[in-house]
Amino acid sequence: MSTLSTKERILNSTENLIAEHGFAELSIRKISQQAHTNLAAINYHFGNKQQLIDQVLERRLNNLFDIRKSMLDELNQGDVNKPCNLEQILHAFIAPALFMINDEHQGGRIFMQVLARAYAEQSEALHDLMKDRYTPIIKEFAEAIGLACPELPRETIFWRFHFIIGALTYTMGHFGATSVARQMPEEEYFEKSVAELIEFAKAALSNA
Amino acid sequence: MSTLSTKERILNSTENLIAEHGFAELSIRKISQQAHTNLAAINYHFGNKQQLIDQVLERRLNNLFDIRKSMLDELNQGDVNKPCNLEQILHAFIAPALFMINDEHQGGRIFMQVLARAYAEQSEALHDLMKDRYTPIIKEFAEAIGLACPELPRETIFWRFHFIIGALTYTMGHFGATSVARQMPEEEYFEKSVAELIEFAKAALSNA
DNA sequence: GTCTGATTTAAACAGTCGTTTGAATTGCGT
DNA sequence: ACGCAATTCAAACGACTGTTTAAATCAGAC
Repeated sequence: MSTLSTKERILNSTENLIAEHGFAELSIRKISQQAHTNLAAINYHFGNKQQLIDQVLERRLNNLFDIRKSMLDELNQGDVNKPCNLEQILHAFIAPALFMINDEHQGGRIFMQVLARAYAEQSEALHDLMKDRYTPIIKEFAEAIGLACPELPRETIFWRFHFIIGALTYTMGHFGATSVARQMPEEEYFEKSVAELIEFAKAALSNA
Repeated sequence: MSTLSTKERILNSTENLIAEHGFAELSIRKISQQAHTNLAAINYHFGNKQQLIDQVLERRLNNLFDIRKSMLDELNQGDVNKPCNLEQILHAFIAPALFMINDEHQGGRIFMQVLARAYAEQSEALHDLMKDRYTPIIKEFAEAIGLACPELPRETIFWRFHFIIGALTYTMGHFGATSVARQMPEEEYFEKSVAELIEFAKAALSNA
């Protein structure tokens, strides 16, 4: 029925079910059913339910932060002390989330809802991933923003970047439920969102 | 054990359990246990589990938006067409969320985590409440901001206000988990957060 | 073809879930 | 003090939960 491996089908089904019905209604029986496999296959491949959820988060987050990191590296051009253009830095942080959302084939759109829910649930696995793998990258972005906005105190940078991440997470998790009137194709709407978000972040970082 | 009514104890326990362990682990058995009452009391007082959750959200959200609305009305002084100070408008929207958080007695602190989770779960009850009761108030705030920021297009106002709500929701749901270094009393930290959030929102609305 | 390890499967395990039932208990107006 | 309604309670319902077991099936190496 599908060219994907059982493991991949399980990961995809889990992602789908979390995005559609949330963590509260997630059961490994529904997962195995949607993945066209057996109950025990989940425990065989992932150990238990929690480790499966962890891997769902890890798979896409690793990809997202890898892209962010490489885009930032490209801006830095080897010299992390050279100030970059603020808009480009924000683009490197915000746009990859859009790309994920817009890539129907990879199912990234669904994942951003999963991510928003995992954030809200304050998932322990997500917290660990954040601490060990992603916080360093976020710090790099904060440093770059600091160089691009020399007039803002370091502490202010951190606060506002934190708020920007909040706005991004919230927005990405609520695509399709925004109250902003929308009479355009979905793809166009995604790009509009990111453009507005970048303008918003730029403005928020341009005043003392 | 307590001077509160059974109904109130159930509401409070539900709020606590959602905030602590999320919707996924929420069961009416744990609720009734923590509320020192019987299983069936929940169905007796609230019909079923979902209606109980709905009332948990409604109780505090009504209160929150009532305060926001009355603070905005006070600023308008009867004339909704007179431009107000932007900072005061933002304060009227953001600060009540802080007051709730900081009011230990009312348990509002816990509720903001519940709210963040309900947002992420895209709760149907919350969506209905939003549409019918709260969106009009949010629109009033957007109008007031529009008058205070005549140089910004109407559409831009809506986008940025939406992002600000995202930053607020995200931040309120993650108190205690922020990466910003914090070596101050909790109450002071709350006020600091709101001050930074207002400054952030002001900056975001001050550039075209 | 045969052996071997990886994978899939059905079945059962012990719990927990939300909800319902009907009896026991309480509080209150009279 | 009685009676009625509101409330609380223990018990049971059937359905669903995550996990484990051991047998069945598969694939690839020799």
